[in-house]
Amino acid sequence: MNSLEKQMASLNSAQLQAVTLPPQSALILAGAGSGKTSVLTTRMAWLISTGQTRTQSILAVTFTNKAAKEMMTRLSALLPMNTRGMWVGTFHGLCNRFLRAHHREANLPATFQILDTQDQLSAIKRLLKSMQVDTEKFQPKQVQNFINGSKEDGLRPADVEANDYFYKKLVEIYTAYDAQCQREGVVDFPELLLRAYEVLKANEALRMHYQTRFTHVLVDEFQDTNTLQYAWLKLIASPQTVMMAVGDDDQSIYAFRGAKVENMRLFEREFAQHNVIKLEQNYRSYGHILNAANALISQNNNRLGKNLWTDRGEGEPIRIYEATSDYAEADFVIEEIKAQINEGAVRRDIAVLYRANAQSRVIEHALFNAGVPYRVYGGLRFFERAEIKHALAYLRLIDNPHDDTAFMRVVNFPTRGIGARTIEQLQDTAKSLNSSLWGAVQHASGSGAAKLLAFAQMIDGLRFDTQHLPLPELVDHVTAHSGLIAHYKADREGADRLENLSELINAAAAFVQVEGHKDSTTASETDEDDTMMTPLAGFLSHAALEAGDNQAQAGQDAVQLMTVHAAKGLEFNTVFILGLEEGLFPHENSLSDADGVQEERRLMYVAITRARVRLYMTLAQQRMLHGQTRYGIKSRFLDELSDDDVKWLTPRVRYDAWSNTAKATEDTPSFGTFKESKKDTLGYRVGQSVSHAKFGDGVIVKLEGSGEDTRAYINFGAGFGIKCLALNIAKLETH
DNA sequence: ATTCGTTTTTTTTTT
DNA sequence: AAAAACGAAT
Repeated sequence: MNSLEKQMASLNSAQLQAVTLPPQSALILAGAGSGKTSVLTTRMAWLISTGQTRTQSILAVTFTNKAAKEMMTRLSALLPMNTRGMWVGTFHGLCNRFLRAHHREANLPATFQILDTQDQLSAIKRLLKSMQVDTEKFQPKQVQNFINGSKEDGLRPADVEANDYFYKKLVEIYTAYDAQCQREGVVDFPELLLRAYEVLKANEALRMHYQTRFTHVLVDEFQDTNTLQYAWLKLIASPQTVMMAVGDDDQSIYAFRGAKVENMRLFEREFAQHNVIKLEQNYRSYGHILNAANALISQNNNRLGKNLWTDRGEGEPIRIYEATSDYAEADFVIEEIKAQINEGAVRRDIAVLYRANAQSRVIEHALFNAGVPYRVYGGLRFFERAEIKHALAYLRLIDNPHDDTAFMRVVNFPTRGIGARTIEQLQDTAKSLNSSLWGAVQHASGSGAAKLLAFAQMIDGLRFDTQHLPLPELVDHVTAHSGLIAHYKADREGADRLENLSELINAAAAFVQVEGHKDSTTASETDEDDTMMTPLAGFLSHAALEAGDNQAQAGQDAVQLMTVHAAKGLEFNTVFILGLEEGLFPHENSLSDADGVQEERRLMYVAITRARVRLYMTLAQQRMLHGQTRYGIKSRFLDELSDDDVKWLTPRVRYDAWSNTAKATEDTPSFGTFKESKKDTLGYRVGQSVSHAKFGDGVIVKLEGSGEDTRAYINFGAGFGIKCLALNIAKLETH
């Protein structure tokens, strides 16, 4: 029995049905832990091994690079095959590949560069300045959201409805922004998709080519597709194409990026009429964990509906711990981790999840002090570090000197006497010539002209010197001769940055290895549309698209730290979910609308379902946030779990929203955190009715601290909920 | 032009 | 708390 046969024998009937589906489009509704990735990969292996299709005819789209890699690994384990010519990747990665191959049709330079979110924002700031737009009224971030949102809906400036002055102006900015990008030969994230879509739509020959080439299109995490991505999929699919969309509406957590869960219903109607398969058996988690997840998510409405079950037994209840502060929370987590490691747990099977990246610092600190190896995913990634972005900017200028964003980043870094004044003049010149900054250098006037020319010559020199160098040496040469190395050497706090720069050379070497390997296998295949990218251009788009996911201490067995978003698709034996406080999880920015809270709930659902065996949830009464101490109250999500599935490790304080008292039920031994004693609370008492200028009438449900430091939790009813106010500051009226 | 110190603003999640 | 923006001094 080969490995594919073995794999197929281990599937349950629903899974097997999905894998061996006849050539018709289908929607697979796959709950968390139901073996979704297995189904997808086994399906591909089965299609190939039964001779129903060739590797080149498969298009598989995932959402993260991690998932794409995982898919390839599993696939090659199932089936000894060459993965060349197979299109597996993220939407952005595939569209990049497509645009590189057809840059002429897309009206882009062969060396077009990709703007990441930061770059895009600075490009927008630059544009707003040159258009003399009031940035108070039109905030760069807001403009960015508008542009990206429009693109994600597939709308060009001409397609956006603008009825009032504000929107008309936004559309005007959008138009100018697109023109600026086009002139500079750069492309932002949503533009990758939109451009690819438009090329495909306008060019029938090309469309026919891809439609006949791809007989099978498989999409993972379909609930996270946005309007444009769905439209792109529809364009690449002919009526004969067999589409398989796999998704879970309960795990849709990317609405902020334009994702439309509705796409699942649309897909069902437009492709998979009655061809829907539900995968409802969960192989990952024990009963209590799954019950908790089910109970939580049942609070949402408009679900497609499914019933996830397991036959693994109850397992351990979810442990909930209320710490006095974020530091105490971290200490608790570290103690538990150490205990588990002592019991023989493997570090990489333990994950610490949090809502926002900023939360990682306290935990990192504690882990570091405890000497526990850990690895942080996300946060400030390798390719997002300032020194790396500087180095990349030099590399981008070598590839395409008209890239104004890169130009601006390094024209005066390290400082070479080109100040704000000179740049302003250069920008004016560029505007009047309708050229890039680079193009305007030749015509620069004023005192800084000579310095600008010297800078341009240096870039030209770098390009000339490195034209025949292999990529790693090229990177080495550029970091050394641009003055970056010298600059950080002179800085006594630049050691880390120097290290990162040499790490960049390693990354380039690693990139060449991987890509070079691909090239040598591709050579035999006559795949006419394979990409023609210079190694440098390839490396740069790699840097923009993958943001250095696995740069850090790879390979070492370490505790895993990441946001809940980053944890999607992963699973661990032990999971800690931190910061279960109102305002943090659910996050305050999403509390204003009901959809936002539902998305937060789905996020919590994703977090819970990551755990196989043991799950902890923690909260802190007091937390440093944005530079000041905040007093949080327990997350509503904790109330949505059944008491049968949880075990409080700390005394539990119940806030009954509509009564006047907070009841402390001591069903577990006290840890001494709730020492209640008679103390001075500025004359306030629990249960007292008060009134606040902004929040209206409320009732004190809990008092903390004493004297000047007395803080009160006050329930202001449905409108504002429970707030924590410092009584010596808050202006309250008593009645 | 650059540096250094002060003030203000901004804080979610990501390809 | 940290970054960015601003302003004054060098």
